[in-house]
Amino acid sequence: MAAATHLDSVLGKATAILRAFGVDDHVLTLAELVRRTGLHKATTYRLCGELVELRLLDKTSGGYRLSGGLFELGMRASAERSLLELAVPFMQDLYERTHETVHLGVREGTEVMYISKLGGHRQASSPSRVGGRLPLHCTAIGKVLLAFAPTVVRRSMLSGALERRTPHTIVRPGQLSRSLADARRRGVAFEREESALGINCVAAPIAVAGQVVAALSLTGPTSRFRPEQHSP
Amino acid sequence: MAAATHLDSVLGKATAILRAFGVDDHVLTLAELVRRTGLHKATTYRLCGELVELRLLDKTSGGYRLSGGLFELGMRASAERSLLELAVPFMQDLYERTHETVHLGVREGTEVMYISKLGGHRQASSPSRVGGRLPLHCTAIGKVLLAFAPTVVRRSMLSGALERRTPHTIVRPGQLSRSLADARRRGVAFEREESALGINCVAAPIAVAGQVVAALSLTGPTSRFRPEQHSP
DNA sequence: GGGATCGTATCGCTCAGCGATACGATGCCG
DNA sequence: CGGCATCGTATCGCTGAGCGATACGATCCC
Repeated sequence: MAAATHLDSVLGKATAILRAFGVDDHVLTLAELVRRTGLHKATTYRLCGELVELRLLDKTSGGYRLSGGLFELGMRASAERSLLELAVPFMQDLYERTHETVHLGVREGTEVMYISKLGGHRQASSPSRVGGRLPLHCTAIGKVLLAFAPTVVRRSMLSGALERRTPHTIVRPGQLSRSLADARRRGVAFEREESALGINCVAAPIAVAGQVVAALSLTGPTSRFRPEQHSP
Repeated sequence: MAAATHLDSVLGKATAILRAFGVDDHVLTLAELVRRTGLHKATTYRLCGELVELRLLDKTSGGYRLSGGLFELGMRASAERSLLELAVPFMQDLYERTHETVHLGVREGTEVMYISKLGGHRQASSPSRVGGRLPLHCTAIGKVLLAFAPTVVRRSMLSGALERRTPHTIVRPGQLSRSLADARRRGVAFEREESALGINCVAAPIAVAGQVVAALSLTGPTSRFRPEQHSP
């Protein structure tokens, strides 16, 4: 989450506390929140107390956790909500046909943010998390979003350093550029162990009113998943 | 959302603004936010500006909407996240077998809060919304949660006025009490047009470590859905 | 036993936040 | 057309909400 760090206001400090919780965290102690935010202990303690009263945090015996009140607010974000309403039936269809993990994601700057993930009991161990992010260039869903993003976004990404996550990650701008051009031409993008070892993906864009607003992907383990068999 | 209204602090005011957005709202104007919160116009304007900077609100041409930053935070609420991880594969199974709408919900006081909803292209028109709430007594999922809730919760609900939502809503405490006892004995509860006309539901509890923590339900239109056919 | 760390609480200080106010733009109605 | 209502944006003097330095008891470890 790339929002500016405002530690000079109440709202900024409170937001820093809420954002100190990562996608895999459960409970954080007051001391850990202090370490992660850099706020003073007494300030953190006071704000946490108020956030608990406001049902944005829960206080448990082991520390604090993000509360259901925040889940409710998050589910009211209309852009994400509308996308889910539109996409979940299709995601369900896709899952039913393949029994592999289906993702819905949107572009946020230079990252894909996952809106939904439908896998079954035998999910491939993908690093994705609903509400989490991954760099655009190393996932199929990210690449298809990047392929159909405005030129300035692509140019910016291609001119910066591309993070390597596995030995297979595309980090050479020329190679990525060709891959994106291919994705644009075919309307589909692939990933072969570029974000994590052991998984392949195929992804396609979702357009609304002629604009690509999101993408769907299918992810499976390399042992049994052939992404080319799933493209149109 | 039954959190206390603290309008005497920055956090309280900002939370009031965020909570002014209902489950079906898209964009709200500054003036509408002022009306819904009762805050002063200049205060609302200032706080909205700051919430936008912090990516908790988005500013669009028509007004403000809850942002993706809030969606991300909401998805990090660990209790809800853990429940989703556990339940979504089973929800998918159920959807695949029935092609009717599947819900996951938890009890929040005297209401069910919906955590997830999986439906297809021909969903029955249920009033449920992810992140939304309905009274416990008039939905199958709510009744099963109430049936397995602590006695004090049941007693409290049965001693108050039960809201009527349709001509079929159970509003007589004696009738509801019998229905709940039945649900406890059978481990399943039904709804027949009690929350909305035209839909039937069947629901069952989800227990973790011997405690009922959530419930799953199946919802379909009265025209084609026989809830008894779907119970264990 | 001493030190480190934790969570909880207090209090004097001060500036962040407030709301009263102002202004230009827009829309509506007589 | 003019007056009024409403809207969104901005300013500024005032003050109390928020801050952080500090204190304390509890727990753990060496």
